[in-house]
Amino acid sequence: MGLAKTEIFTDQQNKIALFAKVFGHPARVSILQHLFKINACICGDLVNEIGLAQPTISQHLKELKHLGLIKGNVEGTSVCYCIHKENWTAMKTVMSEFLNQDLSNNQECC
Amino acid sequence: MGLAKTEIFTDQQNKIALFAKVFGHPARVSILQHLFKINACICGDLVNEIGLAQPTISQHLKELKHLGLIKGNVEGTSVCYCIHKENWTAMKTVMSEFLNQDLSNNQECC
DNA sequence: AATATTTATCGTAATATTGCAATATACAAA
DNA sequence: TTTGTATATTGCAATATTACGATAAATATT
Repeated sequence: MGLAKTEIFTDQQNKIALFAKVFGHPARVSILQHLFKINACICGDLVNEIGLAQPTISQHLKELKHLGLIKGNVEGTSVCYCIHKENWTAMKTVMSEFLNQDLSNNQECC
Repeated sequence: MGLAKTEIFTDQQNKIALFAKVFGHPARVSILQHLFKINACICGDLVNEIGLAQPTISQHLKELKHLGLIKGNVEGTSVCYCIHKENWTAMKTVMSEFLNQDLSNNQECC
């Protein structure tokens, strides 16, 4: 079906999956790493930096923006993007809770 | 195209994306949380616990196993699954490095 | 051996994702 | 106002993902 049955999962599980999904493409990982490194970035720079066409980058930026992980600011004809610090930190809390589940009680039976 | 251009990204970026992708579905998040909680789990229990059909769960388990995040052990007619501790820890290192990028120098210009 | 139980695989339908050419939009400069 | 520059949107083709019925495979039980 290609359609996840989100209604049978908790809000937390769906939230984790949504964040993870957006990190599930190397272009978006690359964009975010670049924004961290350069601090702020004009969209066009990303197109040059990453080897994908302009509409493709624009689409990936839209997804990152939609989840609130980045912000965009129009500067003349270009748009400056940067990490949304507050939302990034909130996302980290959710993901860390999932990734750092306690392994100490785990017997690794198999 | 539906096909990610992995060749233009670094191994690290592709690795992050692959891990994230597998967490990008709430069923797999749910399965992993259950394995952490119960420590080890018979496949059939997961089918009962999560509201998805047996072939669907089996498929999700296969993906998790393929990435090395879980192990499976045949016990008679059933199969016991559990977290692969070592690989989980290694995955955490990769993901943490990405998630915990330094925000302190970030001006949040936009 | 026949039957039951459990999990994996196959096949397939429905939907989602990725990438880009073409085009639209928005603003700046001449 | 026209031209140029930068980004967004649209439309579409190719591929991937999700879900599950049907069935196979593997082992236990009788």
